[in-house]
Amino acid sequence: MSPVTPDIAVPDAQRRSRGRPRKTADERDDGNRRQAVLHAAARLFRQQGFAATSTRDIAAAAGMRSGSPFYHFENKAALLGAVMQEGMRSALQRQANAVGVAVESGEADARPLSARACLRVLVRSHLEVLLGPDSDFIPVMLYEWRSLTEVQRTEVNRLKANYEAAWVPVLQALHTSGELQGDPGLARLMIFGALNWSVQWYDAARKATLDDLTETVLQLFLKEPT
Amino acid sequence: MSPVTPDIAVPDAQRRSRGRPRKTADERDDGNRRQAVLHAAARLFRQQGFAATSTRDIAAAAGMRSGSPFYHFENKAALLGAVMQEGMRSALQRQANAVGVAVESGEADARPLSARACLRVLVRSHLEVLLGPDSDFIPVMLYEWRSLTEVQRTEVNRLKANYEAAWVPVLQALHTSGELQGDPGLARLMIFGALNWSVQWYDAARKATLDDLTETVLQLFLKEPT
DNA sequence: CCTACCGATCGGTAGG
DNA sequence: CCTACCGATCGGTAGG
Repeated sequence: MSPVTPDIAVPDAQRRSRGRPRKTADERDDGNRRQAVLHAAARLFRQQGFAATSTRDIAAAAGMRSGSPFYHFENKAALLGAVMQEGMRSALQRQANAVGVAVESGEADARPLSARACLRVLVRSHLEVLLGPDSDFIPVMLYEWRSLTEVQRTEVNRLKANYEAAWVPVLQALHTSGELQGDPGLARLMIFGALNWSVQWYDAARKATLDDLTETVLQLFLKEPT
Repeated sequence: MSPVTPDIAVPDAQRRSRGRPRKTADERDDGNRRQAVLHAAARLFRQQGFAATSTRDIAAAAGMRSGSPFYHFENKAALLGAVMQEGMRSALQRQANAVGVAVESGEADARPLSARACLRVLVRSHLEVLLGPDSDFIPVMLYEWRSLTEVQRTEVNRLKANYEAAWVPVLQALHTSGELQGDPGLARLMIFGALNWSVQWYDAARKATLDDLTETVLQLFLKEPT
């Protein structure tokens, strides 16, 4: 141990001039420093995992010194919880929005959405959450679950249950019509698995678009209506 | 730092008598201490993740002192690589065995296995690898991939390619017959996703058996032959 | 939000 | 495979 060595990580952006750097207007006014920490944490947790990411990594990525994240979050665990809650909040909003838009356009020609069309909307929205822009939060939730405390799991589980609840009647209807074979509860888990796994192999620079993936998923899982 | 504090983790099994414990015949003769380290590492890496597991945790779980794992493995990263390689070796063996047995019984009544029956065998074997006894190794490979070095990834990828190769002609045949809709390459990724995700939710104490899951998977993904 | 720092823990090693 | 230890890093904090 070397008791005289101070922290030395100094972000480049803060070294352009000597002394305490001026903050730009963009950085100064509101509480968006907290957002910067949150987004940096989400990105690093996704790339390296929770345990392999130090709070110093996060501070540096947000352009701060090592102790500063603790001004915004009580501890590292709370930061992970905040990433997951923000991820679920945003996913729920995107889902509600997608379903809402689809229902409206359905009402326009006085024809209710088919269960198949509903599933298409849910799948497409889920793929955006997983693979679209700003998509670090939910993958962290999916793959760092074990790093949560029991209390945090309970909180996030409430949001997760909300998210999954939208799928249940759709899958039930498809099962009733014969378009979805097998127990709908297991089917939901399998479909989520197929989709969630895409974060391990999907490359945005690849040829397949999210629309391509959506259609493939429907082809794979659904039978012809009888 | 307290330079006088020695490592204090002392496994219970070594405290039954005073002084250096006698090893039982079971422990003494062969190199199964290496196996003990490997299995302890697999279990802990699966439960807690690679970065969150200390080599001291592993040593204690194997009934050793903190420095002893490094007698068997060069460093922590090599231990992770060994877990994954052992996992793939064992998975390949189980797959080859399952396919071999199925083909033999098919030849007995001079009828070649249908592609559907082939897929059933592959799915069932994969579920055993993921959820059966001694199933810590492959989940570690699936969910700790990012902790590998580039060199290690190349090695494990060779085994993984072998494993996946067995699926390709089967899925191709099912696609040709119309039983599997959508691009077979994407279908393979989706099926693996659906299966691999089961390690996140499957509870052996639950009602569903691996046979149940296998049938559900076939129902979900396959159409009637035309 | 930074400075300066602490106690704990970690991966790893020399020598037996 | 154990003993005894090292240097580095980590999460977190007091005080400003």
